[in-house]
Order: sequence, then structure tokens, then C-alpha cells
Amino acid sequence: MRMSEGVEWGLHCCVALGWIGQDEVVSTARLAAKFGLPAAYLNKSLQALARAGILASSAGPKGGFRLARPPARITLLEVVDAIEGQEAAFRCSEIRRNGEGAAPAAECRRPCAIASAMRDAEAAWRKELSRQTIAMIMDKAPRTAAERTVRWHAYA
Amino acid sequence: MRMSEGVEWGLHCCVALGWIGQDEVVSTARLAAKFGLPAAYLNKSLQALARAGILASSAGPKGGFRLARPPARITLLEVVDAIEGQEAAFRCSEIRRNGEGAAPAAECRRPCAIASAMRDAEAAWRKELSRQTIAMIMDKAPRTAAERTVRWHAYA
DNA sequence: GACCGATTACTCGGATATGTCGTGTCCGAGTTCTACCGG
DNA sequence: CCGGTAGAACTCGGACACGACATATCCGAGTAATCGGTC
Repeated sequence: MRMSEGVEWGLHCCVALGWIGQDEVVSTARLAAKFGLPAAYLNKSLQALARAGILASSAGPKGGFRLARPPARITLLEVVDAIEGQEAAFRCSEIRRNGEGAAPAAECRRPCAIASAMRDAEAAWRKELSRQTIAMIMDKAPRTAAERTVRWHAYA
Repeated sequence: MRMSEGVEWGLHCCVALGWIGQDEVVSTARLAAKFGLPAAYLNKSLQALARAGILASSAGPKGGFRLARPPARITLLEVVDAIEGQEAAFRCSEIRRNGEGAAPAAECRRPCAIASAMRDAEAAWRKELSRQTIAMIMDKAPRTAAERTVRWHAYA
């Protein structure tokens, strides 16, 4: 079970955009340069965030991305779902209905106990992610990191 | 983020082995037939469970797998870790240290706030998984399923 | 000097190759059961 | 009839192909700033 690297990139970009300010616009190329990432691929993740309504995009010269909402209103769960997709990590393929030991249909009215347990665990994970917002990350990070990011943007 | 299908297979096999009894031995081929799975590949997952000390394997005719411990002492987390591997889904690649906006080493003494948040979420997931045991799943499942499994094993 | 228009350069956005890991399959080492042979 | 032994069949275990998804890249459509020309 491996999470896409784009999630880490997307989160760092959201935090940086939060520090820079919701009204300022930063291009993919510039964000990629800041973190030493491949620009064309980072663009893919930022697109996903834009589609999810987390980022707002503008084209043309002086175009780029900005936060579509205040950082306090963006949860980590939203970012993860936007990039990873919303489907659960554990997918019950209902093998209890297959093979020699196949369960009769009546027995399968109730969801599989295994699937329920796995779903509960993922729910706990998602709940924890939904408690944390981009704003909280901005607060927890060192003040120097925020200041450096703002300076870096000003020297564009 | 997608979990290996082997996790579902391994969990179902553990529950079935729990119902059948810790002293009874069932071969990979038979378990595969019960769930309609490819035997050779299922064997791979069962091997992983054996390496982790969850299952005990025996070779030769009348050989196969059995639970190495009472079902109440096997958590879902152990099964998931045995098959999926223990490394976290989110892996921080420390991109804050790269590119134009690279953070100085002193600033990186503390772990990345993003990585911490993601780690906390995964911890909640793992904690929830460690609360559930194979025995609990056995209890939650329909009694008819347990009985059918026992009968199926007896008619070997 | 101010306004308008064409041009240009830069942006996002999606369609296109490549690498890695999960999926699936195969064959070999080891062990136990069985059948046969000898006592 | 009983014990020992050789054989055979069945098991796990790990090494070997295939396919799907994440990774990485490229090019095109669109837009806004800019430069030049005209009023």
C-alpha cells in the first residue's frame, strides 16, 4: 500500500500558497523550482487540486495557481482525496460468494465482517485527516520557513 | 493508494482456519478452491503470514497451514503488515530541503509538519486495526458461515 | 498623448511514453504416506 | 504376521513472466500582457 508522491507535493504547495497569500498567483514552474520537482508532472497534481476546487487556476502570462479558499477551510483529507482518488484502499471483492464455500445470497445481506472492520479503520484515518487543515500545518511549521517562502515569492 | 488483494484473501483464510480449529491443517489448494482463488498466488500470501508467525506450515501429504496462535491473539494489523509490509503509505521525501526554497539543516531538526500529520492519521488507522482480532471477526460473521466452513472441512 | 488592434510569449490542460510494483505462474526441495519385500 | 525400506505423491517455498498503475514528458489551446500603429 503506497501513497502517490503527488500527495506530498500537493500538500507542500498548498502550505506555500497559504503563506504567500490567497490573492497571489504562482506558476507551476516556479513551485516546481522551489521544491526541486519535475514541473510538468507537478502540474498534473495541481490540476487535480484545481478540479477539486482547492486551487484556482488562471492562464496566460502572470497566470498560475492560488488557494481557492482560506487555508483554515482546506483539510488534508480533501487534498489526499483530490490527488489519490476517493475510493477506499481496501476493496472487498466478495470472495465469500465464490468457490466451493460460496455463501448463499441470503447470508450476504449483511456486509462482510472483514470489509466492515477495514472500512472502520479507514474511517478513523480519514477522520484524523479531516481534522487537520492547511492552516494548522502553516502554524506548526517553523516561522522561518514561512518567512523564507514569502521572501522567495517577493523576489520573483 | 491501493491495498493488495492478498490482504483480503489472507484475512478470509485466517477466519476460516479459526473456525476449522487451530489443530486442523488445510492446504493452499483447498483454501483456494473454497474461495475461488488462484492457488499458486494465494500460496504467496500464506507464505508471508507463515513468515510473520501468524500461520504455521507443514509439508508433505496431509500438510498445509493452520493458525499458529489462538484467533483472539491475532490482530488485523498483524495480518495487514505481514502481507503489505510495514512501511507507511505516506513517505516523506523531505522535499523541503530541495530546490530554490531549500530549508537550512537547522530548520529540519524537527520533523516536517506535513509528515507528522500524515503519520498521526496512519497511527489512528493502525490503532483501529490492532483493536480488531480474528476472533472478533469470527464472532461478527453469521453463524451459518462458520458452520458451513466446518462442514466443508469435514467433507475433505 | 491616448486608444485600439495584432502579435507574442507565457500559462494551464490533456494526450502520450516509460518504470516500477502488484499479479499470476511455474518448477524444485523436502517430507510424509504408502506399498512392497524380506524376515 | 510384522518390521524395514524404497518409492511415489503431495506439500510448501522461492524463482520467473505478465499486466496495470504511478511516474515522467511532451505538445496544443487559450489568455493576458505588450508593442506598434493610428487617431
